[in-house]
Amino acid sequence: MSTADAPVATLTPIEARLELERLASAIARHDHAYHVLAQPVISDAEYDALVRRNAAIEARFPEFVRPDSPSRRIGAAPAEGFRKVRHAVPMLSLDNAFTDEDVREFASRLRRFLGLAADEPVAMVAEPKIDGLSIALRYENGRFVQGATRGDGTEGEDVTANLRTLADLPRTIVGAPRVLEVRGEVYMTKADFLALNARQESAGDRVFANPRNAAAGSLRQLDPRVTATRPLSLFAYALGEVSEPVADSHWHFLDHLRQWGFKVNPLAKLCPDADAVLAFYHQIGNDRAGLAYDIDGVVYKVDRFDWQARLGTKDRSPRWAIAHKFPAEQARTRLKAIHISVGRTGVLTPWAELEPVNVGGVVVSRATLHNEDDIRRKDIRAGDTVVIQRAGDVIPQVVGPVSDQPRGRGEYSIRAALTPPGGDHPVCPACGSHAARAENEAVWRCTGGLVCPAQAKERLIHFASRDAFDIEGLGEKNIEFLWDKEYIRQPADIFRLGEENRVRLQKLENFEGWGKRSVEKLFAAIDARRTVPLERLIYALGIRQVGEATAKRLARHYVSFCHWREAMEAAAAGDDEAYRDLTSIEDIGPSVAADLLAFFAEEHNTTALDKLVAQLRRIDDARAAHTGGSPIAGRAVVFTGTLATMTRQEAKARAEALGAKVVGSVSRKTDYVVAGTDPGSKATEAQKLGVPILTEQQWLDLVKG
DNA sequence: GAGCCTCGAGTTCC
DNA sequence: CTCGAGGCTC
Repeated sequence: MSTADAPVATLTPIEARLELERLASAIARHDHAYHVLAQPVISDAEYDALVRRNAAIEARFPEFVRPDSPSRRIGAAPAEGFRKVRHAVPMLSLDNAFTDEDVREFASRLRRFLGLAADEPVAMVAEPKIDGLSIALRYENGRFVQGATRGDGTEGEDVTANLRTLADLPRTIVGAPRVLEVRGEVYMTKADFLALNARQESAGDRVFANPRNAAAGSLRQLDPRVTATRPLSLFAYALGEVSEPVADSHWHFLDHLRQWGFKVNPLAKLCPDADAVLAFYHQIGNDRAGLAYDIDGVVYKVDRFDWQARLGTKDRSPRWAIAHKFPAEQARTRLKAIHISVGRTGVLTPWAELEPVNVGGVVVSRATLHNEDDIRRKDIRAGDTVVIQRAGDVIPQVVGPVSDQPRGRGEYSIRAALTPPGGDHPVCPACGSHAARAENEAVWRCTGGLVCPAQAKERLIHFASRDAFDIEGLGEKNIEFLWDKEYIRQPADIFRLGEENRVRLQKLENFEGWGKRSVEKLFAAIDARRTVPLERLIYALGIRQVGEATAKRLARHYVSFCHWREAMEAAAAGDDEAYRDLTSIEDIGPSVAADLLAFFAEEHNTTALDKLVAQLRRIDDARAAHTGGSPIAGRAVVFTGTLATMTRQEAKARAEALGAKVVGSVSRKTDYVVAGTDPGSKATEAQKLGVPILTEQQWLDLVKG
């Protein structure tokens, strides 16, 4: 018995709801079969019929539209259309070098870290840096099973179906490890880009600003059939997760890639030393315009894999590679005026209003000027003709005025700009509070703090932002609106929005741009965040100098909200022990501690915090830093004497990678002292305190196990 | 006391 | 992404 063919007009509400449920799951199944498995089980026409019927029923029974409705998914922004994929091995970014000198420093850093002699060369592979999108391609048992974008490096988007449409992508490979993740760059050639744009234009579709945007836009199509019509190319150049070693050097690895059927950039070159990579760089720089594709520099990688492993990675980039960038593309334009904006912490940032100008395919109309010193150093004035470039090809910067054009009138003074006509001191442009530049700081600040509306608004934007409370639909624009209509003044108000709206005469849903649906969706999104992990709550408060990393450390140290809060209030009230406990946390020194305590010393803040907490359902305790499987995780280690198999710097990096904390001096809290030859006083001290002393070999055995 | 490394804050465009 | 500043090491 099925209602699937019944005219929509005859459906009862119960039937409608059941069928919407059935359609949602059927369409999701077909989507999976089509996009992920690439084995559709019904025809496109049949699929379209299901989608149309779903839409028709929703139109008649809007109250039954499901949160997972196919209509929402299809109309949704592409970012919501792809499944998230966690990278087994993070996709790191690269440090940049801009000058030959930077590259030589890189080479000597490598030698220092590896403990090589100053004249010992480090062979590197140099490859053009393609201006496209990084992707990760996963093969299991020789079959391509998943492709993902880089995303933030930890988590990307599943674009498997789209990648399958690329001619350069091998579907199967022979003789590869059971699990093999190849990394590469998806790009569009200059010729393909021009042809595509011509096609787009004659079809009345949007044209792309540059090949990179065209490649990105094409790969992020929700419909792989569209991607299939786009001329995308692929170069492979790196290794991700792998079930067994495949090579002993990068150069040999590139050979494997070719044998497996990947395109490898034919210009890649094995260079014996820094001089050779620099020669390569300048050669490529000269040939750049003649290449079929855009490049923005050259990448150098230490060739030997064993050295790469020893060098390891630091925060977000490997120590064994660097990107040598070409000079950024520049443009000149007129700087119309200098304005000043107010940040969340009261920082007053000057920014330039520009005559819109195309820089590397993107029209730029404003650029930050950072601070007073920067403006003075470059002598930038309103009315100047200036050179603009995009740093790292993203954020526009003002390089400086050009000399062959008439200069703007008078040197710029931020003090004068902040001082109102007839006034005698600088004030915040948003609230009129005193503005000042602290003795040893580069920025001017509004001293209005809690009374400055601009700061309050910025704090709310921060509160709701992705890394804080992550309230969907509550971005800058809506917060601005809700602030102006006096719906919200502090974080707690966000959670009272529903109640507030009920008592208002003019309801939110009656304002332009706020349908009933979008208001309900917003309230639901807010409600979903009444449970929050402690670290997010701490970060969301916007305490100066407390960003994501510090918030996480605080959460892990104090574990529960009550614990944390009591400790902060105690320390703010002068409790010495609480203060010492706080500053014992890594990276929290007197300065960060002072800002934390200043927050808790202010009654305004604690009251606002109380009100917020009253609105929340639960604050989840932090998980104590997971100690992993490593035997030295969480242990404090001291190295002393000369080590035979590694440099001190390397020993430290490796110990830290395994979760240990490497400290400089021996105390009762030290877990191990590792003594090389000629150990100094640290070993004696360890003996006195009864701290275990390991030889280098014992240490290596411990780490291995 | 200098230098390295990380973190925080502010920011542009689509 | 970049700059400035804090924390920590040598």
